[in-house]
Amino acid sequence: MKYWLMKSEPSVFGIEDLRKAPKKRSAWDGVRNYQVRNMMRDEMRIGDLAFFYHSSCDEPGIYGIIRIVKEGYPDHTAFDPTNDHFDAKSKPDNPTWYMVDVEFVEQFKRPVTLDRLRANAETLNELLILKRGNRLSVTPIKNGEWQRIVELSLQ
DNA sequence: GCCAACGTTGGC
DNA sequence: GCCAACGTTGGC
Repeated sequence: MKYWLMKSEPSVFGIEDLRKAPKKRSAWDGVRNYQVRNMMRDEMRIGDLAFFYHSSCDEPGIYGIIRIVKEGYPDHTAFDPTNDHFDAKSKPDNPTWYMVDVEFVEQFKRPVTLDRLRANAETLNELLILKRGNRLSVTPIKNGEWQRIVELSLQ
């Protein structure tokens, strides 16, 4: 099983939205970046866990845990001209973009904010989210980093 | 295939 | 709103 970190702007879709969704599940749609597409299409597996990271908000950070419940399949929002994420080059018979389905697992009582992540940089030195200029909305998380961040969420 | 221009992301 | 960083686009 692998661990991931998945970013979203809470003003668009936050962990509260997932918790309130039917069956606490949702498609993770709208990804339009090839590296992230490849991870979602080729590497994410059912049962993988991911941190839910809130970006572009008052307190950026990790707010909880979600689980992959459906592996990569074509992102149909790319086919819909009325959708914000419409992309004419993606065709149903040869889709460019893929998504996965995720399920709410838990919301941290105490979020692990970006400040706290940085304050623990010695133990989280590989964390891609801390690296300047990182723009990937999905990044892999190492086992040790996962355990450490879960500990931080309990402190 | 190069690379400048442009667009987007995301913290501040 | 600013700006650094980086992905994408498109002319050549």
